[in-house]
Amino acid sequence: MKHWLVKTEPETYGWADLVSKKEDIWDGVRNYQARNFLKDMAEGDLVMVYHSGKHREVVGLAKVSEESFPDPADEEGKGWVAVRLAAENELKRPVTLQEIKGQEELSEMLLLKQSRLSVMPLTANEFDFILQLAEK
DNA sequence: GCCAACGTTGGC
DNA sequence: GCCAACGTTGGC
Repeated sequence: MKHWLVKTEPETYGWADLVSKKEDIWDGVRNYQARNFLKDMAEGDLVMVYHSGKHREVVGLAKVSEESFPDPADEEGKGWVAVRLAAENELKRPVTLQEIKGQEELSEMLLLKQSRLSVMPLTANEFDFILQLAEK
């Protein structure tokens, strides 16, 4: 199983929106690198949901409920894809960007290295480490 | 509000 | 194919 992190602006579409719908399409990704990661997602993979903007923190866990399919909003047929995510659970407490930056174990995260990437893989270690932080 | 990083567009 | 101009994202 692979592990992922997706970014979203909560003012536009946030963790709360996914929770209220329980399951929803994750679309609108218009970056090739991010698209390739979306295509790599498999049903059952776990996905951390991160809020960008004012509050920069990992807030919840979701699960891939449907592998990549053509993004319905891709009217020009450029090959953009979407996946479907199901809300799993909210972290006991959010793990902030600042906190992530302070951890040696998380220093290689793409979140830190490529600030504009909106879909990225995490190693199992990174994923577990963040979950541990949320327990503290 | 500013700026860095990065992607895209368009002229040549 | 190169590069300048411009737009967007996202952290601070």
